[in-house]
Amino acid sequence: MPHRLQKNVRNRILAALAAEEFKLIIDKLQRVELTLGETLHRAGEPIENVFFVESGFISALTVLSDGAPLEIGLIGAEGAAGVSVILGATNSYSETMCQTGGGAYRIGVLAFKEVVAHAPHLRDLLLRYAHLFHVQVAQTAACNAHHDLGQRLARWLLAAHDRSGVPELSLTQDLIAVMLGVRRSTVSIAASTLQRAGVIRYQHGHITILDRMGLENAACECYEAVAGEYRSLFGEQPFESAMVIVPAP
Amino acid sequence: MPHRLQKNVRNRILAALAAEEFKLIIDKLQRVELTLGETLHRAGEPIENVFFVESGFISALTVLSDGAPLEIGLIGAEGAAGVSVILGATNSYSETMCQTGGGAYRIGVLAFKEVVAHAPHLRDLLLRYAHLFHVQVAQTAACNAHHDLGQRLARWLLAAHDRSGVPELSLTQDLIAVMLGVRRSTVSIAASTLQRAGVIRYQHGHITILDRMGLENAACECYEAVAGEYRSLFGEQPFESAMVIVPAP
DNA sequence: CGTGCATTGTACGTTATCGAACCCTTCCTG
DNA sequence: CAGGAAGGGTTCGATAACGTACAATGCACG
Repeated sequence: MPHRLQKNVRNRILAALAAEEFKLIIDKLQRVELTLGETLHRAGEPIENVFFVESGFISALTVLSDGAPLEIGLIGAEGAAGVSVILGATNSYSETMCQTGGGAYRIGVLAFKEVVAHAPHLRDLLLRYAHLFHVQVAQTAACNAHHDLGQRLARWLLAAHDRSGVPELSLTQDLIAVMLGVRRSTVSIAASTLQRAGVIRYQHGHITILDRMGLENAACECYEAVAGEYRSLFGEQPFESAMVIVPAP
Repeated sequence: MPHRLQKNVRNRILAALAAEEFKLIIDKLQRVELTLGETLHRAGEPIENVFFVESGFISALTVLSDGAPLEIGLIGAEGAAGVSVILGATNSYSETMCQTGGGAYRIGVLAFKEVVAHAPHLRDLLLRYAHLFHVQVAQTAACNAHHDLGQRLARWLLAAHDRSGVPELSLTQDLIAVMLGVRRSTVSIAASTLQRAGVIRYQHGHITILDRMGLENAACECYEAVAGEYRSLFGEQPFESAMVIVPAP
């Protein structure tokens, strides 16, 4: 039987806890709103909080020495940002920032470690999630080397759709270009191709996914490879994405 | 005081253990020789053994659906292959294979988990190593997207040098091309540039690092970024690489 | 000691993306 | 409602790597 507050929690890790462990952590969690562009962790600096995502999604970015950021992974309600503290990390190796606006439960690192020490199931889930995130990053490494932007863009949109749960995303091509580490004009070309195919619709910072199946066909295998790993932890519906088909106007 | 057998162990994780924990694991370890090209784990299949590397190095590879393998990380005597089992993984997401010939201590997964459950320091070290490997993979993801082959080749040679400990490596350009996910002819061009600069010498499957500093200058920041993380766990000398300068003939 | 194969060097047309610029459209704001 | 800024489409020469082919070289083995 779940804890009485647990039914309102959308985070998959928190939702999966038994009532006894949920009770241990819920009082330590602080609900926070994440604004667009808000940075949760800075590369090289101490991790002060762990964020269990409730809605929206968070990008983990590596910042190269020329200042160019590049996304290595996405975190949504299936996971948490800052979990590397349970592996013994004290400082963040990456920049994590919210790309969408959204909500999260925040917990200070000390309290987090204290809770985890007494909640073996939570600990197991977090370790397992850390592994899944690692798999996501590894697939991205291969993807960045082998697949062209058309496939990578489709993959990214699918991942973003999964984690946001809504078919319309407020994202500029400029932002997506930064995430994927390419020129905006290159994104524009790839996005135009998808738009002409009727798969997505672009309109001034708003992108609507019209045909999810079409997007899956346009994406490289990397999307499915990672999604399959997530299913192994969270079951058949690891994400919130609905199979919404919006008819073209 | 270390265990009496511990002084012969080159693996950094095993060597760092207190005698009591070392005693728990040493009887379960089987010394094995790794032959060139030997596969330790196959993508998608159960992880049956964990390998604590003693000499040589191991590549972790993602295999894309077109059959093209692509290296995501290197494992040497500073780490172990198969550590993701402590994160709860049962199957390997990557292919791990020995590129050099070398030695390792092998332990079955069940025995490994049993030992880890009773050796908190070992567990902490392994978790920390899993994190370091994650950082390495994340940096590779960014590197694959942003840096040209000249820089990536230099970075790879440095990492291989670190982990092998000897300035001469038995590696064909063909093999390196597979690791880096590019054509062999592209490797040949980049390697020729390094050779003309007097940084390395190539001769029929044998590559000699002549000028380590020169190689570091030719490499992208990604080498140093990862090496710095490793130093945070293992101290100032995380690898066995000597600063050998072999004069040109 | 010579032959054969593995390894490396090189060439060339093709493709994807870079890097930078310019213009048009849409939305926001005063 | 008008002006301006933000976002998006497009162009173009430059570059890195592809994909493929072939020649040259050095080592192993008979």
